[in-house]
Parts: sequence; C-alpha cells; structure tokens
Amino acid sequence: MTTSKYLPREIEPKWQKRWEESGIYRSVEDPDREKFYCLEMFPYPSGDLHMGHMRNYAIGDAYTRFLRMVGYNVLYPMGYDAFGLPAENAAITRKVDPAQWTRQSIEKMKCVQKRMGLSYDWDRTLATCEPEYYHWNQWVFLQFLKKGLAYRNAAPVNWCPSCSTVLANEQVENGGCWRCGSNVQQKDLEQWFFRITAYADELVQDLDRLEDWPERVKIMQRNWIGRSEGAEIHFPLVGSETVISTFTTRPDTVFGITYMVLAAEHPLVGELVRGTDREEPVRQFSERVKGKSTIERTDETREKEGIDTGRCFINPVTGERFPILVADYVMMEYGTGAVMGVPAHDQRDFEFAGKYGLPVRVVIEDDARSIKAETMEQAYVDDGTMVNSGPFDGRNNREAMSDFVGYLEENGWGQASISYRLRDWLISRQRYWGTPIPVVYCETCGTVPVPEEDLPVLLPDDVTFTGEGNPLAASSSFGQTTCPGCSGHARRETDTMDTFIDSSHYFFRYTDPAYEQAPFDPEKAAYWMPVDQYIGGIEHAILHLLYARFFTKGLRDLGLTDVGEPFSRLLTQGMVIKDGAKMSKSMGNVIPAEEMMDKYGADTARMFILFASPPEKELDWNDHGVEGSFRFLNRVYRLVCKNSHLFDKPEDRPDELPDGSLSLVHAAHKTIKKVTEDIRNRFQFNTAISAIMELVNELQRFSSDGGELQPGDRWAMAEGLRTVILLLAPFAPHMAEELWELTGGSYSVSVQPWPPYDPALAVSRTVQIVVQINGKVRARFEALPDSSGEDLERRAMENPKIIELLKGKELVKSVVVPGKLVSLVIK
RNA sequence: GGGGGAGUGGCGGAAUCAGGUAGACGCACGGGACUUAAAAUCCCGGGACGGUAACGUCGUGAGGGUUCGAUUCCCUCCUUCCCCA
Repeated sequence: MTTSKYLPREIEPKWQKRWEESGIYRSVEDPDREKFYCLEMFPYPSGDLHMGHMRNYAIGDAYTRFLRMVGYNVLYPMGYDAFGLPAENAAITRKVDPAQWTRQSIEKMKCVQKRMGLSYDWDRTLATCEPEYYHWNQWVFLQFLKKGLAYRNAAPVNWCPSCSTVLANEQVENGGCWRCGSNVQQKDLEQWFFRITAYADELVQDLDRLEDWPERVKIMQRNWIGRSEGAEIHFPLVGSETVISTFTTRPDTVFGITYMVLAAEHPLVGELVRGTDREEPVRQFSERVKGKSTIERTDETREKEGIDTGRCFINPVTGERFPILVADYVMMEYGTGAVMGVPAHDQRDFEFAGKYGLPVRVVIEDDARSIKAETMEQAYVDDGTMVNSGPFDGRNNREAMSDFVGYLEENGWGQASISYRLRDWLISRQRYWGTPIPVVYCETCGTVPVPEEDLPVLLPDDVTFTGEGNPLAASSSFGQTTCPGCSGHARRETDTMDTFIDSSHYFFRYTDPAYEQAPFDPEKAAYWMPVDQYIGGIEHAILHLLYARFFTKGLRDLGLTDVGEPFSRLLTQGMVIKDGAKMSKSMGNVIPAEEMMDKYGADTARMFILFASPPEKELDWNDHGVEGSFRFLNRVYRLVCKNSHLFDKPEDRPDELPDGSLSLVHAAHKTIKKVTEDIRNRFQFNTAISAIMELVNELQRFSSDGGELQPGDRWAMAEGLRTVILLLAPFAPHMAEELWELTGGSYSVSVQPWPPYDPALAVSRTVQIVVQINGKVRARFEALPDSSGEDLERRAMENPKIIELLKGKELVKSVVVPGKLVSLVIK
C-alpha cells in the first residue's frame, strides 16, 4: 500500500515538464481527423494574471482536454495583445522602454499560465507588438486602402484630453473615455477610418447564422449597429437652390411636419444665417451647444433648447413653408444631422414645439377616438388612420407606408433609405505604442501608401516619453522620409492604429504564426478556421467581437479566406465577484492567481473555479470554498493510494458481479453519462464535478464498508477508480496524470480515450416512485425503472397508507408517469 | 426612458431546456469517533414551524392564472445587475 500524501507542489512541476518535453499538446493539421479550434480571448500583458484570466483559462483548458480525449484534433493557442497604453504610461512614469516592459510582462504572465498547467501549443504564441505581427496590420491596411475600406477624412471626433488621443465611438462610455473616464470632447481632425459601415447590413444579417452565440450578445450588436428602415426626404430651402435632406423612420407623418431642426454642427447652419440679423445669435447658440457633452444633449428628460434661423423650407408634399431651427438635441452623428419636426406624432418634437410655439398638425388618428391638436397632452406615437394626408386619407399608416415612400419617389421628393447607428471605425491614435500607419505625405504626390515590400514600418527607438503629445511626432528618424513615388521630401504619418485592429485577426495568425507571405497561410487557415469555440468576457460583446467580425469579412473579400464569421460558438464568462463587488484592483479585493497556486496548487484552483458557479454566471469568490476543493482532491488521492494494490494484478471482469458491485458499476456509468453531457452540451462544469464527487463518495463508502472484497468487488472498485481519474483529467490534469501512472496507466492520461458508457447501465437499478393524492406526496416506494404504468398504479393502490387515505373517498382520476409517480385525484 | 438577464436554506449553487419527490454537490455550522491534546481524517445531523416520535402544516421575491400537479408555463408587480440612451 502506498501511503504518500497529495503534494501538488511536487507533482505539478513534474508533469508540466514532462508535457513540455514530450510536446503532446502541439497541434498539426490532419485532414483525416475532425478539427476543433478552441480559443480564449488573448490577454493584455499587464504582468498580473488575475482571477478573471484564470477563470477564462480554466474553462477553456478543461473543455480542450475533454475534446482531445473525445478524439478531436485540437488547436488551442495563446498569445498577447501587447500594444496599448499601460506600457506607454509605464514609459512616461518609470522611464522604461515600452517594448522591454511589455516583453517582461509577457514572460511573467506566461510563467503563471504554465504553472496553471494549461495545454496550449506554446509553439504558436504571438505578441502583437512584434514587427512580425504588426507587419500584417500594415499590410491589411494597405489592402483595405486599395479597396476603399480605409480612408482619411476630416470629421468631428471624440477626443480624450487626458489620454491625448481620439477615440472610436465604441470607446466612449457614458460620454467618458473607456480607459480613464475623462469627459470626451468633440474636435475636428483629419483621421483614418475603416469603412465598417460597408458591412453594416451583413453584420446584422449574419447574426442570425450565429446560432451558438448568447442571445444577449447578438441583441447588443444588433442594437449597436442600429439598422432602421425609413426614407430620406429632400426639402428645398426657400430662396435658394439648396436642398436639405433628412432621414426618418416615419415617412407616413410627412404631412404633419411643421418645422425642421438642424444640429449645431450641420454644415448649412453658417450659410443659412450669413449676413442676416440671426447670424450672431445663432453662432453663439451653436458654440454653446457644441461645448455640451453628448449625454447632456441626448438626455430625454432634459428640456431641449433651440433657436430660429429665420429661414424656411418647403414641405414638398403640401407646398407649405415652415421654419428651420437649430437645436441642441440633434446630433450630427445620427442620420443626416437634420430632423423633420412632427410634433403630433413624436414626443420629443411635441415638447419642443410646445416650448417654441410651433404648430401641431395631426395626420394619424387613433381608430378608437379622435385627436385634436389643440387638446393633445402628448404626442400620438401609435398606429392609426391617416388624416390631413392628401391622397392617403383614410388609410392605415402602417399599411400605407411603402405606398407613401413610392409616392415620394415618383415625385422626386425622396426615396426609401436605410440608416445605421453604426459609424465608420476611427482607427487613428496619437500614441507611440501601436502599429504605425504605413502612409507618407508628400508635398507633390499627396498621400502615398508605403509599398508592401517596404513593410513593416518599424517603431523608432529614438523617442522620449514626456507625457505630452505623441512621441512619434517628435522622433527625428521617423517623421522625415522620402516619397516612394517621386523620391522627394515626405513626412510620415505619425499616428498609430487602434489596438483593436491587432485583436481583429490574431485568431487567423495562430493557424500559422511564422508565415511570411501574408497574414496567414490560406491552406492552414482553411483547415482550422473558423474558431469552433471562443471564450471570453461579456465586456467585449460589442467592441472586439464586432471589429473581429468586420475584419473577417474584409479578409474574405480580399480573397484570403472563405470564412465569413470568425467564431462559431461563443461563451461569455461571468465576472469574478468578491465581497459583493467585482474583483478588481480599484476595489482592493484581488486574490492573485499565484497566491492561490502557492497555497493549494493549480489543480485545486482550477477545480474550485469551475465548481463554484456555471461559467456564464458570476463567480462569487469564497476562501473556504477553495479549501473544499483541496479536500476533495486529497480524498481522491488517498482513496486511490489506499487501493493501489488493486492495480498490481489487473483482474478481468467476472461473469457474475455481487450486488454491491453491480450498483457501483451502474453509478460509474451514470456518472460518465452525466459528466460527458454536462461538458459537451452545456458547459456545466459545476454539475459535472458534483457528479464526480458523488461517485467518489460512493467508492469511498464501498471500500470502507468492511469485510473482504470479493473478486468482482475488486474489479468494480478498480474500474470505478480508473473512471474517476479519467473524468478528472480535464479538471485536475496534474493529479490525474500522477494517479493514472500509479494505477499502471500509460502516458499520458490526457490522450487516453474518454471513457464510454453503456446507456443500459447508466441508470439507477431501482427508482423511487411517489404517490400523490390531490397533488401532495403521500407515499413512496421502490420500483424497477421499466415497471409498467399498470404495475405502478396497482402497487400504489396496495400501499397501506394510500388505502387508509382513500377510505370513504371517491377516486376521480389517476395519472401515472412511469419511472416517476402515480398521482391520484379523490373527492 | 428603451432593451436584456437574475431573484431558491446561513452561503455558493442543483432541479428550470421538455411541468412530476425542491434544496444534488460543496462551504459554513452542530454532534460523535480517533488523539494525552490539537490539526488532519472518518461517521452522523441539518429549509421553517409544531411534535419525544411516526408525522403534519408551510415553503423557490409578491400577487393572480393554467394544470391532477408549477421553482419550471402565462399575466401583473417588486427588487437587483448588465447594455444602450
């Protein structure tokens, strides 16, 4: 008998070394085997590996290990999202080289990841800050430029004064910077954009194909893209050739227009009032409005402000003139920056019109009651019958909608149109630690892309980090260059790319990280892509996942891949909570991953993380709970050691099994079935682990029941223990290896076939049947699982307690559910 | 304001997909065994109320509905978290 103790500190490094030396987690393309690409969102290498990371990897690794045992050819890589602000900030405050700082952090993180025992193919590791990687950011940029998917434009942009950079719309949260929270200001700048709106429709439509994505992520994306159908209508300006266009989702209310409002940023505002007595007040008003934040301007509860321009437009459908105003609640980013005012049928317009004495004209009536403009207390926004609408009077507005748009089109007043909330992706950043945008500005040739053969445009070393402005712009070696076209003097673009570009195609790069001709080898990508299972935090529901989807479609249209959607299945893990708050540095409630592993070992940490909560839910951290997982692993270890003699001379299964052993065999098969289904179909690691615990409890009872074990018992016990080891292999891989070896198994447990189960054995030998009377449980009895309904009913009626309760009553009805219950209704 | 989740013992959570024994598994707690003692380990207990007990009544945020039967399905409401404004 072995009496050794469970010592994770000894066995974990031992097996990690063996895995590395034997290279069993390296993946190779094999057309004869079914592939499975499992991926976790790669981390930003801050150097600290926190619980959120640990949870992410524990989930992914357990699933991957399971898949390997089930027989898939698995790709499971890891890399580092290595560009970004923290490295640059460290450079400013601590005078360290961002590249060096980042590489050190990566090594630190990798070290912790290795200690966790994760089964990555480490040969495929990449870091986005390396020229071999960002080369391909630049390459894709050039291809996008050729296809018109990248362009430069002057636009009002979101500016974070604290980070001294512009931000994409997706990076503005509640009017503040997503990183530092500072109030975002609007600034007019020349910037580079990616034309994500070209794919707006496809990005919405393809969401329907993503059946294995959480519904809420799809809803968030759908809302973010904000596709709305309606019409664009053109209004002639009185006394001018100019036409003002507006987008509306309610073209059926055009007869009810009584005014128009423009955004303060609308390019026509200046022209409208030039030289009139309205010029100065309107200019002042516009300036004041521009200084307000977006949240303030779009807050629906706030009173809206406007100012008359003194100019009028003509409503083409009626020929009437109405005033044009400038108002604070209209944003240039949405629609066309001009909004037609229909006070009777839009609540915001109604309030605005009330404040400025603008007329209200009812054009849709409630079918139940008549609506009078004079007595309305709020806008009528529902559907109804069109009135005051010329040829459309009497028709239902919803049904008449498309006819009405046709009517506008025939007369040249407008046309059907689709509007998106989604804006083009602003990718320029005035920062150093990112991918240089490969463009030069030549005095004679203008904007010139850097030729592909000159890539990558490397980040220069001769920079100083002062915290003010972009260090790249101050570098003498970088800024000045010669034009690739005319060899004349040229100036380099000093902006770098948004780091979300890095994470928009890294999953392709893993399929062949050393490939030198393109971002990836099309053939290898064809084998591995798409990612079959992607795992990461819900916080990336919009930003990263939308950009990655767009990028994939862009790469597809460059002919590099056939894949249109990068991630077939998505699992969004819940946050890690401690003491009722998100575990975070700012809350001061962080448990470092390393500390956990020092104390209990990686297997315990992984086990607890998976056991404490289902992956999608929040995980409530509890120090005592970890203790429980540690105890469980100790128990398993002891149990196997105590019974190790059973494996000295393996026995064959006897023809006849003693009763207790037979029950044990049933329990083992039932457990295999449950664990298999919980992992494969539901990602329910917590219930899978519970099931293993139950089996362990049963084995322990069986082995300590006293008395000599019969030959059949010995066989059943050995089988039960081997089953437990195999089932634990995805969750506690180090211990599983150790015990597998101890029981005479061959290396490695992680490539053993997953244990099969016999459905006939994967049921309890007897089931408990309950007898209900009028819905209340009154008696129970044991029966065989396949007992017939008649049999069960007869046995229920023979039950002394039931006979007693039935005395003097009339049996009205009985319902029998075989294997479950007999329900009697009496009067 | 709009959209989407979630509410079950002292705690994390099961059962909810497909209506059928609510509380699996674990933590914390209580009792016992082993020990000179402790730790570790092993065994037993446990939703609430009443009862020595058998057992009974109540019980899954609140209220209603459907059903022989509702934690599960439907309606209304409350609380809370997330996303968008």
